Amino acid sequence: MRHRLKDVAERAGVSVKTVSNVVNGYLHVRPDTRARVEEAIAELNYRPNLSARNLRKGRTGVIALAVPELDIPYFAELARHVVTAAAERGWTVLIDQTGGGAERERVAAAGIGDHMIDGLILSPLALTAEDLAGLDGTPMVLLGERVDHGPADHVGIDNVAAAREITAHLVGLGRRRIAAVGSQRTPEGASARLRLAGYAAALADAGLDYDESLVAPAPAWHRADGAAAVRQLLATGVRPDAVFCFNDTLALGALRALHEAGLRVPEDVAVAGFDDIEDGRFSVPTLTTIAPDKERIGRLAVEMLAARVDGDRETPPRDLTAPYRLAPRESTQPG
Amino acid sequence: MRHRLKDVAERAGVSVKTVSNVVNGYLHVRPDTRARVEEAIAELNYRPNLSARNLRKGRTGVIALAVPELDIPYFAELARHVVTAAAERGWTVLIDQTGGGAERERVAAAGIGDHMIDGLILSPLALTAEDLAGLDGTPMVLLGERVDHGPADHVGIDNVAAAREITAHLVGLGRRRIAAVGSQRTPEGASARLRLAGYAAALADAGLDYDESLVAPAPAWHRADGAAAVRQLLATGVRPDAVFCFNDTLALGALRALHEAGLRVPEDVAVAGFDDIEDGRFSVPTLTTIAPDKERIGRLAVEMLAARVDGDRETPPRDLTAPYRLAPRESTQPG
DNA sequence: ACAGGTTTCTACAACGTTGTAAGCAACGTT
DNA sequence: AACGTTGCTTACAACGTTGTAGAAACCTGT
Repeated sequence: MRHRLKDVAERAGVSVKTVSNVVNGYLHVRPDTRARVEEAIAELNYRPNLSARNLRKGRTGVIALAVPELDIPYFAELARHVVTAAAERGWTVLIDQTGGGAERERVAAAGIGDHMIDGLILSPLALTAEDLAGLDGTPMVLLGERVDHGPADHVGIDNVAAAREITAHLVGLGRRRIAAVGSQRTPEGASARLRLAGYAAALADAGLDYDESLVAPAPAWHRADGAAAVRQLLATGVRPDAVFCFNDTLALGALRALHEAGLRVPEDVAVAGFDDIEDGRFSVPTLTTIAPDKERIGRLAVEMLAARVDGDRETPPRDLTAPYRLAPRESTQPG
Repeated sequence: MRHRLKDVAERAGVSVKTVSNVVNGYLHVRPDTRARVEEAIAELNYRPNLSARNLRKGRTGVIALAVPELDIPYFAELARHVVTAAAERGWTVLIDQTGGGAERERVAAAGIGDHMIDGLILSPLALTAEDLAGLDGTPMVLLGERVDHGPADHVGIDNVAAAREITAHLVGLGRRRIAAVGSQRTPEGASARLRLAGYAAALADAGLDYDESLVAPAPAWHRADGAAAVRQLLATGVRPDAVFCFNDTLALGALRALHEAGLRVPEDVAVAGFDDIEDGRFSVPTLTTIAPDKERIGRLAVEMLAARVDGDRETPPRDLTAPYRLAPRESTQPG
């Protein structure tokens, strides 16, 4: 029992277009006509058919957010902020999981073309500038690492500076054998490269040697990878007095592995992460980390996208940097 | 530069409908015609306009999943499974955050009527049967606690049995002063009531008294609430030898508070949770919990919804129960 | 060569909405 | 009284797709 404009129109004794005008808040409708129409709408419980409206208007009011994995807390928290910011504009957010693979990311970026979506906020791991080049000019904002010279807007934080700052924090506590966990050599590892660069810079600042054996790779950045990387480090006889993990889930895994090895955090080994996920504020010990302003990132992304959707195809791609702050907690400073 | 069926048709020298037939995999198309059309599609990079298709077909290929909060790990993990199961059917999932409020939940359930969505999977906290009654028969599946005698399909687990089993596990370890954390008196607290009932039943089974002072309420089920509840318990002089938290995030908060109080887990206090979120497998100590089969829950929900979307409005509402298992870990058994 | 079927393709009319252009009042101005 | 203005309303034609019905071409077996 679904009703159309036509049904409302018949009931109110006006034309279809007049009902449409009422629904869309058109000004020049006589008050009594408007009242009659609104009454009919209420009686029939009329709701517009969005597919038809979209077809006519060429807009859907839906944007997509494509992230590698939803159950990585960082992305879940980010998604929350994007959804909130989008809701303020009356937009609905369609969430897409790419799994971080280039193929699924391409699909997400291409899906943009099927008119279901007004724009896309994409957090790419594997996508390259070439992949993006082929897209017709549908609005897109990239999050995280910048795809070099990509044709799209971008929001991120200064990974090198942040990694340098948190490593310096460890140095400042007197730590000298600082391990880095999470390096990646794959093309997907853009964040890893930047954070490693910041780590190396901080060591250089402090006059410490960069020791290859202290750098542990991690294929992915889950808790299990962090735990495995630290176990591996310890098994090779390395005895770090601090560990900088390239994200918080790695760090939580590292805490676990250190605990299993009987090492105390932070007394024997200080641990630092990156992302400031909620888990790190309640872990034992709580986790020192870099806290990017996720709320700001989400909001900026939505705003830039909105500008493009509203017709601005002229301005060259913008590259915004969101603030972050160092959050020192128990894992580096005895409580 | 977006193309339509008509453009492809002109380029391939066939009718619009033939192109449509090729796009939709209609069988009776001559191989050479098909080839010409496909070539034209590729050359123009044609992609169908979903709004138009939806308008014509009355289907959108989109279902909504409405959960209280995305950054509660349980819901994020569940969302992942729903998205995966839906993708296998070629469906896209639109994720909605209700915040657990009745109002937003009503909006999510009503939004179903605007034709943007073929069906809804809703995880309600506050919604009542009356709220649902008013909906025109658009397919809906409810997750979590059953809205009593609701008019919709439902998937959940046997909360009472699971709570009873994990409490019995604590009893079996010789614990006698077992606290319960997470009780709620609000109408939203359906899960809380069931889990409390299971807890009480297990105590009765073991001949233990139900002691009101060992039951700690928690307004929400976040880490902070779990920590606060345990601090409160301890502050009133209660000294439990075990704590059953009604979900894992509460339990992780409880671990934190016990740690701050200098109590060892599990030696001094055993801790059990509910949900089996990933965090609990890497916390220190790892968390004993009830592990609902989330993958199954997501899949069943999608399947039931699919049956309704495919036209089955006859079968009375079904109520499926997904399996769970007890996962004993370090927080109750010294590793 | 022909009836009867099957395959392949096409023209047309929807789906429900909104933009456009235009009609019809009622009004104030000359 | 004739004229433009303004306010309100309407008919019609799109938007891009697919279902229906049917035409044209192609087979088969007699």
